[in-house]
Amino acid sequence: MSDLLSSLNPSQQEAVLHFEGPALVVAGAGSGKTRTVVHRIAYLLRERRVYPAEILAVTFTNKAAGEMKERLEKMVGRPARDLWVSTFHAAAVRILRTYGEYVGLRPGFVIYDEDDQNTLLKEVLKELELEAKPGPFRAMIDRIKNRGAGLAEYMREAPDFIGGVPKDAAAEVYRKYQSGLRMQGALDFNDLLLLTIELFEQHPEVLHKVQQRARFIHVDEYQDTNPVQYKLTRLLAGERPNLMVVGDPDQSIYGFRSADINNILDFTKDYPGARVIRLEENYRSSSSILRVANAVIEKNALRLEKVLRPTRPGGEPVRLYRAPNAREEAAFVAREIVKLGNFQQIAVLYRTNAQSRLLEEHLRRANVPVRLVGAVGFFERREIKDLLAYGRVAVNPADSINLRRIVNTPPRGIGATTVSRLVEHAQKTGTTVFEAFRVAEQVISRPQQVQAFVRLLDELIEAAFESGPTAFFQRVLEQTGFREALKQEPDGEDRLQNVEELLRAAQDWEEEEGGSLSDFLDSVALTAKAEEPQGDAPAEAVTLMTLHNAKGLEFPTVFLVGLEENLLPHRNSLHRLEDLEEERRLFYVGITRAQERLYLSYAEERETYGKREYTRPSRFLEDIPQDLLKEVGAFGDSEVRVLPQARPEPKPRTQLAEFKGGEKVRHPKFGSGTVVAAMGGEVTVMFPGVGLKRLAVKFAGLERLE
DNA sequence: ACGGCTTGCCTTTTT
DNA sequence: GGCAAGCCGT
Repeated sequence: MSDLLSSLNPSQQEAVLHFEGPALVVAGAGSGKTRTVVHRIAYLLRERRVYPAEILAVTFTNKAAGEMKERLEKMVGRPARDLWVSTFHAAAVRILRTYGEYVGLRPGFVIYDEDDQNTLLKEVLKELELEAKPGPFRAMIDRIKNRGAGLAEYMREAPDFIGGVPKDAAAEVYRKYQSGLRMQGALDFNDLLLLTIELFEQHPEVLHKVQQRARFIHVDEYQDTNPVQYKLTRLLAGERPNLMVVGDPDQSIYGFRSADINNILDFTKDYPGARVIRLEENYRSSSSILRVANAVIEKNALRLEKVLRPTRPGGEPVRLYRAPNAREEAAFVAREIVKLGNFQQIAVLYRTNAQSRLLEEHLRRANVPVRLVGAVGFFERREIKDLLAYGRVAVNPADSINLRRIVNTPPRGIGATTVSRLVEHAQKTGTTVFEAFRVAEQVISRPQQVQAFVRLLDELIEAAFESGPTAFFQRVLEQTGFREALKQEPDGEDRLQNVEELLRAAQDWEEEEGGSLSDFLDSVALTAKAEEPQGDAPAEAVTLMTLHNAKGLEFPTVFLVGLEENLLPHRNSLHRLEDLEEERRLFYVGITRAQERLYLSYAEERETYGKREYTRPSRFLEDIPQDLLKEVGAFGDSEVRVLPQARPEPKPRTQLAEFKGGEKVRHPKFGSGTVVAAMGGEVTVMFPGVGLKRLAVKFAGLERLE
């Protein structure tokens, strides 16, 4: 037993030794959270004689689940394989694949992704003769389902118009969307959880069975659970909850997905008698980095006090670089990275995916290998989606969304007119589109192509039963001329590469997990973009990703770029305090990813949609005491003066003395102007020929003129 | 039926 | 500035 505890601090030990009853582990960034949970599970197995098949651990991503399982296997060996470690959604799929029929699910149900949702919504909108885009309706549907509130409740508070359509009509869109899903034997992502709850509520005996499999429950990243996940947890935990939740309210960054930070803040009310354990010692970051992190997060008003204590020495100062524009910012990042080397130890983090382009460009130009996480999903590429659609239809021929996707891919002479005639027939006779295809000779005059297509599908349906995913996709490729057709297209070679990559991914999956085509499709649907196969990515590469994707990770060196108003905090989050504070948490998450070296940067000019915009530095930078930052020039710590591009060091800062209206000032970029107003750390200055500018005194580098 | 072109929209973040 | 959807011409 000592080896389970000896390497842990007293709070971590307390968590590991906790046995029955509810417990909340408030675990600050880098405080050894995963380690603690892993040790706790090992402790349950070894010392408390709990069976592995009685333990459930819910993680935020499949990747996190995989890593936890791996660590457990190292620690306790074989029994780890019987542990249930998964995300909420993967757990729900497993439950529904077993018991789904109790709530009217067909065994071959498919999971619709965002794309499929949009396609279905477009059909619904057309049917209702509404001229609108699917986007807002998908947002509405997700909102309704993430809260688990139901349509009626949502409608009570909904705005009068949704997506430019009166809300009564929007409600009809919702209903039609739902019945569309049901008719096709499809579920969207959120349905997975909702239907599991329905199953548990209507069939207590099923809940009871699952509870046997989950006598000890762990929920990681509890601060990011939404009301539906909260309810599911409650149901599973039951009357005598052996529930340990782990999280950090300061890292709650999924409010947009209806994650409710109150779930973690109210845990002790929801589960009376819960033990509260705080992990506040940080083992990850140098104390200079940690001081910056603490300074930032303590500015949040809606927050429980908590300070992360450093265990590591000071280290290098946190650097700040002000770039004249986004290009220069990217060039700076690339230059510094070349100087640093050790690419796999470096991450560049940003708020929006769009920011990755410039960075990637400059890094590649500097011959730095790049691993771009999560931007364009592998499984979202058109050719991959097409192939997967064959699988979905073979598993569930009622899926007409995917059927229509493949009907003429590759082109086989079945055009739009033909399809719409057959779809109409299906609607009239109340059958599936595939059934209409079967009786094509009754509907259209030249049914040969359609009939050939039906024969192909029948073969594939059979193949889906008999073979695993790899063999299935190979068969599709052989029988459809998919490869040949792809080669004709622009970037055909690249796309073909992707196809080969899919085959490889399927093969890997069969070796590791194993299972049917349907299982493989589930696993694809549940895999986040950020966890996808990286095929060509070299081992030694710099990681580029959004702040959201960086949660839970750590890197010796981190670049946090684009620290500008309207980007971080994002322009859509400026108006409500909750949103603004979530942005600040996002910044905090970014800072706390860094172990040894942290660079912050912003650009004074940036193109958005190809339009040039002047920016202001992020207000979050003002949260950091100046003595914790070291401002660096375009070439890093050592000033380079000879190169013509080298910008002169900014003028010695004007002390933070207040400016007054009427004073003349000079700005390095805008020239001289007159102060119009000054408030807080901001001044508004009129620059002749440029216009009114609002500037942060701290960063504007204003010089007072006499 | 299909390919090439224009247009319009986009960017918050994702299991 | 890019990308997908929709238009138009063949």
